[in-house]
Amino acid sequence: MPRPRTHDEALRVRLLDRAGELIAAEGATALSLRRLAADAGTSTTAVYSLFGGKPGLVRELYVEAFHRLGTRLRAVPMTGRPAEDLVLLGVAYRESALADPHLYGVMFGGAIPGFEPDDEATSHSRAALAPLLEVIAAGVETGVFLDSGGTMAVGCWGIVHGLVSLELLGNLPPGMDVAATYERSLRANTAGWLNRASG
Amino acid sequence: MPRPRTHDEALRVRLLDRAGELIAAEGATALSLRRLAADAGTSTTAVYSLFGGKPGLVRELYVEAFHRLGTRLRAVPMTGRPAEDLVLLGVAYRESALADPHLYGVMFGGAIPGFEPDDEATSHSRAALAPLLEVIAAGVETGVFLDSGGTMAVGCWGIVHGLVSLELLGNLPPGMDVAATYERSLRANTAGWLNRASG
DNA sequence: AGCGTCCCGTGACAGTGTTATGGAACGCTA
DNA sequence: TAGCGTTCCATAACACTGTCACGGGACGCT
Repeated sequence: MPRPRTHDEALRVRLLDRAGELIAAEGATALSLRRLAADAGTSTTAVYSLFGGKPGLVRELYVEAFHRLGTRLRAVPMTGRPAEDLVLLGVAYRESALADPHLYGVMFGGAIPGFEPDDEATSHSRAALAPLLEVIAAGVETGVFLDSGGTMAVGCWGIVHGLVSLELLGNLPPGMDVAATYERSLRANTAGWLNRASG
Repeated sequence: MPRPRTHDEALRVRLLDRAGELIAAEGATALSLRRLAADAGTSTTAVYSLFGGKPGLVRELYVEAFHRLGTRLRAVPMTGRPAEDLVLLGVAYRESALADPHLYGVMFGGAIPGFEPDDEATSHSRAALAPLLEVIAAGVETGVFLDSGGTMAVGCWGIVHGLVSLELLGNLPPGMDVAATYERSLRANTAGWLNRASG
């Protein structure tokens, strides 16, 4: 009779927590299975039993990171004015990325070479962006925005993701007021989607 | 008497060419010094003599990639209408990235773990984006755009880079018309920077 | 011709992810 | 309770990586 799988849940969360700490503190390259296992008081094969390998471990961090992002975005208080809410969501998106820059690299930067998110993992990523879609849908509904077939969501996600990526990778000129520039850019982009026939 | 350094220039370009081929064909993780040296008919120490190590080699690819990007952007025929030219530059930017996706990862994605561009290398990156700054400056000059202190350039670079990054990393929903969505988003973003008091 | 320097091939070291082997702990059945 | 079957994970090896000490041979200059 096959004995049911009773994975050591405590060890599992200990590995995940420590992996997150290592990435947060020293970046994705500092996450080595040997070091991780030693810190967690186990050996590398435990990672293979619990996660199937390093990519499997990273996958858990990936969905966890998107879960946190989604929570932060859903926690943003909405004003009911779509153009304003869109900017608020963008600011919260940046703050979420800055709160854990290396995790953002895991989500979007391809920071871990062997890791590619599967379809089930990417569905988590899109779920985290649901508040963005809702605000846009509300704006289109009330005639504030002009959109066609989800184009606007991609454009808004693009500018938010682009500016955050440039900032995190140090590509923005030093000394600039990133927060102000960021918000100003978001407002301009939002303005471009306004329906100027109404209002 | 110290003999002048006579680096093997042929070997140097052979290594760089092959490194570019490897990255283009199989991604940044496929670029190993041993394989590169074997393909070029030399040994790994040659890379250390010529480039100082793997990061030094990647640095050359980095500036080369930005050189190509700059060349493509400068080759875009300008119409003289800033709002239109801005979109044209954005489209050329995307085409340049799609022409060699893995090189784009070297430029912005942090695809090679040990590599961080130094100040001199990042100056090359900003030089490649000069056409963008020129178009914006021309638009501000003629009163078409409303900008303050380079904010608009960052915003435009952000959306372009963000959409290209999302596309290259497979984060956009499958089956969508990326080219059309991309151009539509660029037009909307540009519209947000227009000076509505004039014109 | 000879000297001094530099280029780079050989080989080693420490690190990585991965996996075959095997022992020990555990759940279930008899 | 004894024993079986399975699962978990510790040990150790393999192939691979970037890096560097060593040293031979080629080269430019006097």
